[in-house]
Amino acid sequence: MSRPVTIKDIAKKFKCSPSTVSRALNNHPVINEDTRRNLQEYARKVGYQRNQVSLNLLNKKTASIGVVVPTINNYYESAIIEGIDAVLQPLGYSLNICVTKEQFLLEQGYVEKLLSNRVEGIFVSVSQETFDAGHYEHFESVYNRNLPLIFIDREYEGFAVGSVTIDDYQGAFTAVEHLIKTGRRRIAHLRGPLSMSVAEQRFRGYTECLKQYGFEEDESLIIHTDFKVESAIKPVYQLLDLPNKPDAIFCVNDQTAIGAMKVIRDRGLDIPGEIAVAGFDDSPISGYISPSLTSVARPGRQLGMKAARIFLDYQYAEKKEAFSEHIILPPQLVIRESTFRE
Amino acid sequence: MSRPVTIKDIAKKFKCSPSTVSRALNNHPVINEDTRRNLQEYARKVGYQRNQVSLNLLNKKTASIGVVVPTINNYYESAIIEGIDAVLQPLGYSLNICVTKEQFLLEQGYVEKLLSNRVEGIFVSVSQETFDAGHYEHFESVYNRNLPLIFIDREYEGFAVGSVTIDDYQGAFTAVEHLIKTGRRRIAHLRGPLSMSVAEQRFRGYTECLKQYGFEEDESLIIHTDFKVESAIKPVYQLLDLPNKPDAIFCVNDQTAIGAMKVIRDRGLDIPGEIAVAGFDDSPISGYISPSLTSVARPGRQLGMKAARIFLDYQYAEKKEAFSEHIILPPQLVIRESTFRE
DNA sequence: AAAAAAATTTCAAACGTTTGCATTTACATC
DNA sequence: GATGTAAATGCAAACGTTTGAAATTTTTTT
Repeated sequence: MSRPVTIKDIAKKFKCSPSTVSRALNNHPVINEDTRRNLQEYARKVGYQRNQVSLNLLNKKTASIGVVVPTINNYYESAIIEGIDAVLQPLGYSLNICVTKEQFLLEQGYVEKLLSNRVEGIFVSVSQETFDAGHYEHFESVYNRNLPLIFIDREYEGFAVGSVTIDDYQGAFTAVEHLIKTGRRRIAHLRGPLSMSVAEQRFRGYTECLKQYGFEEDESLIIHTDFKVESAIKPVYQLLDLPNKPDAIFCVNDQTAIGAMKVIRDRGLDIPGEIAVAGFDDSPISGYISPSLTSVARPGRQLGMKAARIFLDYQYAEKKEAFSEHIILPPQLVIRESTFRE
Repeated sequence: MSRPVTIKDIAKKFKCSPSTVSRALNNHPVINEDTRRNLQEYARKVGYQRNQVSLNLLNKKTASIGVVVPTINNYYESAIIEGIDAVLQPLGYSLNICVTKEQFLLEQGYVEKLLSNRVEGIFVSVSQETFDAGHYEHFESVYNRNLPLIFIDREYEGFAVGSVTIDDYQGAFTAVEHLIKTGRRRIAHLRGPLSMSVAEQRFRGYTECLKQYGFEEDESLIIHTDFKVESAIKPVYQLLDLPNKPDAIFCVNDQTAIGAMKVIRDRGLDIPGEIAVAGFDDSPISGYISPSLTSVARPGRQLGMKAARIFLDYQYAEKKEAFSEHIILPPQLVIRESTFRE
């Protein structure tokens, strides 16, 4: 019903060939001035819309790129996408966003689908399941096609053209260093599940920093949590019950930091006076809670933009053999009230 | 370089016709068992990927839909998108997301582009500029094509197939009613710019509720802000300096509520004891600040899902003449500490 | 061995557009 | 009037796949 007008339709109407219509609409100089004007006018009148699908087939180009991410409804992830978009939309690319919900099978399916749709590049933040299982075979066909494949957020050394990640290790190190430099001596850590690389790297940043500054390792100060507020509650109560309780807590993310702060306040202890708290993510929350939370900011938007630029570099490069660019962005420590000390 | 393998390539290799290859790969029953197996095996070996672009042209279907939104990096907006995605991805649709940054020209361009790409439907949350100027002409061609056009978040009565919006008026009314029922008598309002329909509706909800409960209208209790934390600071100081100061503040969103709470605390007043505060949006922040903030939750994900279902209803309906479905979702008041009273 | 039936494969057109090359038309020159 | 030149238009192929109808091959029946 109400099939879009085609060039052929217009040609028939004007008793001329599709070639003429095509050239007229594209302002090809060889077309007679009158013909051109008439055809353009008529095309506008009947609401002609060039069929990009046919052009995609003809030119073997789609100007669309795939973005495969675990979730989209999250400040950091959506900042990444906005960054990619900010660079690529102005150049005419459209984004085909695929949400994997951390599921391997969905991820695999989306990659196939994107290939089938002949996207010109794929950005991927691999799902947790993929990372756990180490199954990266579904990216092989991407690589074999010589299609730009850029890992974002979570790196994979295998065969990507590029990757942009954030140095969680460095971020954690800096945060803990800040705590040390402001005089804390017993620094605890709310550690995320080590199966997740972010948690693992932040944990390493914590231990390495302590080591470099000559602190004893103290197992009792390392607490297992996941990334949720609630998972921090009980363990932090126990932490505060220690005979030799900590004077600072570095948390794997802002959520657990908030959980910790609740407990600390509940025990009547002062933040940052008696215990300092630092988080990770610099989520929108952290500036607004009271006391405001010192946190490590991950530059998601910047990450997305960098990733997009790697894509462009590759896409418009002369020789495409061993191109590969790996960028590690430094996170930024944002110091707020929760660790403040004169 | 490394051009994808086509059906023709395979046909040449096997000295048969493309038809046979196509049928073999699609398990068409008419194909000889051996031929089928051989071809499928070979196709897998050389990594054949069906070219969906050519199929899109052939079938005049793209299984892709456009989503035009002002921004994506925001809890509510991205929840909407996730909702759409949750319903449509499992059915094989892909989302073509266009970020307008509230700009009319970008929005217009994206709509053209989506039409050109022959998407099968368009979801749009119109940009502020479009709303202000009332320029909806760029949607006419969508409508004329009989293409499902669904307005989300911000309605337009003109010609959409459907719309899903949230009843901001009702949300505001409920929030103010809650304040009244918990005994507040002088309820102030931090009002957003009336040019924005959400602000306008929330303001109406506020005034109507007061009227229905027989309260006098008091201009001095209505404060102009935009949606930012800072914009609330100064006006709230003035508000608290009133001889007859308010015992509750209903804020146009959570950000301004947070600004208000900062000032109230700074003045040494107790929340909710002396002044109650309610916000709008139920952003992730609101549960974590202290005291936690009573707020009106907008069911973004649900909105997206409903919108997607309207699209499906229309797309697979028999007769498509005067189809049109307008849903208004009720927001949900989430009561927390900031308005609590025994 | 011929004819009929069944099984398998091929042909050709279609989707909408662009573009190099060929053809037609219009006009000027001798 | 014939010829040459320039301007405008048309032809046909291409992109990759599917599919009804036709053609071919194989198998069965007489």
